[in-house]
Amino acid sequence: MTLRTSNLPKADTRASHIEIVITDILEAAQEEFAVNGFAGARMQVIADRAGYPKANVHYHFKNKTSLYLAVLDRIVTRWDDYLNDISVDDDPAVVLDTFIREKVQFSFDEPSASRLFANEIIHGAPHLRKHISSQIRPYVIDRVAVIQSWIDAGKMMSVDPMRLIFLIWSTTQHYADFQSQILIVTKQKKYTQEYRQETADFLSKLILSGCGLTLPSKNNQLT
Amino acid sequence: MTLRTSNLPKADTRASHIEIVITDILEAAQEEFAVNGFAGARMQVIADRAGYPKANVHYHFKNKTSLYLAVLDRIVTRWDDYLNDISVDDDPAVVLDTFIREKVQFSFDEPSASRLFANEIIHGAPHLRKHISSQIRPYVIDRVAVIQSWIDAGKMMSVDPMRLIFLIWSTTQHYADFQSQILIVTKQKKYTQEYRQETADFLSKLILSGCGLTLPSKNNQLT
DNA sequence: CAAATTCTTGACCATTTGGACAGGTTTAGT
DNA sequence: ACTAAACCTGTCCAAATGGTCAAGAATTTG
Repeated sequence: MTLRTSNLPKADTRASHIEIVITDILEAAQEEFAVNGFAGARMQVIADRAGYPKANVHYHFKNKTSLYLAVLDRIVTRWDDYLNDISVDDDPAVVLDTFIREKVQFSFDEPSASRLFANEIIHGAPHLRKHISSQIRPYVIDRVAVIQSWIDAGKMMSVDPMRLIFLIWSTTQHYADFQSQILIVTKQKKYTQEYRQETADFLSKLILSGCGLTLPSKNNQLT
Repeated sequence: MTLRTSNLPKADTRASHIEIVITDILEAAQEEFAVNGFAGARMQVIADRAGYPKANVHYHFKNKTSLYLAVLDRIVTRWDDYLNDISVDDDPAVVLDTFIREKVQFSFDEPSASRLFANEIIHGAPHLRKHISSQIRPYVIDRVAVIQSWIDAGKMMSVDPMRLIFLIWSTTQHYADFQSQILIVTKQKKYTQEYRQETADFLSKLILSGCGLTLPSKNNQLT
């Protein structure tokens, strides 16, 4: 099971052998932690899923906690990439629409990341307190200011900006976190592409409408 | 630590001694399961919190799983009490407003119940599959039909009824499930009565507005 | 090419934890 | 009051699981 390493020059193309191993472990761990929570996750299962003996996992990660933190950090980092900037001059409708659609898409594309995150928060965010107050909070405060300025400029109805952000978070993440319930209620095996699309449209439409906004005229899908 | 049992007549007023014990255990268990999940919960902690030796817990509940199921069942039952009936003739605005406010209130009043439920769903609802398809699904389908009839009657904007229900669930439960995050972001120690009230108002207003609804004249200084 | 370093792994261990159990105590029935 | 049933609890145990370790393989370095 030795990967093609013997006949490679010196430094691998991009991902050295070890990086592959670590990524394998992290991905397996993310899935396992998302499904069973920290306490319920089993190192043996993670190792099996990643395709390495358990001792190897412990070689790369000191212990269960450090592995969990690494997974969390990876998710949070990828998450941050989504944080696009917005400004007072932007059109509220367009910005919110984009934001909502990006969020749902993330939920549909990476449900296990969303679930792991949700799990951490539900259990009191013991490992994310710092990140929330140092990263998320400033981010929220920043967006709140912009939204408030839109309201002051009469560009949109007066709604509490922070709660609006919470609302967008909750409604979008719901499709990942409560996937099992939704699939049962809607009698689906899995989300279809159509269902995703309609969901994004629904959320965007209802929330924008709730803010007294409508997207600038566009009869077609794309513009 | 024997409770006042010796000098009691025969049958207790209402709750027999055992019922008290069982309730104590169930409440302790709900808290522990909500905070640590099924796998993370410790029977010893539950017993301590309830104020009885661990063996006593095992006397009343066969094992950890059966205790967990009992807790879940208790939550679900209390939950069902909230399921008031609605009819085609009701005013959509009033019904939705009431529904939303009841839901948020439940989240604020019994966050651990909401979190335990959320946890179960996130982990794939292994113990609630049956309940979801036999209880929740019919309930949803029923409400969907009513909402659809409102739409057909032109009483409200055309929005997908089922997704509207999901949206209400997600936004209201969010305040319980993601409490830790919200408290950090808003820099609060706990939800104040004022914050709860404003949250209910916000959600009702935005969602109704998103459906093209407004509450019947009630000297609200909105808009 | 040899030494040193890094990585891999099977076998093993310490601890935690759900749960069993037997003996004791209280309650209910007659 | 006496007996049987229900209830309580201190003590013990087997299984599960995170983590260790030393020896071996691969890779890098001098």
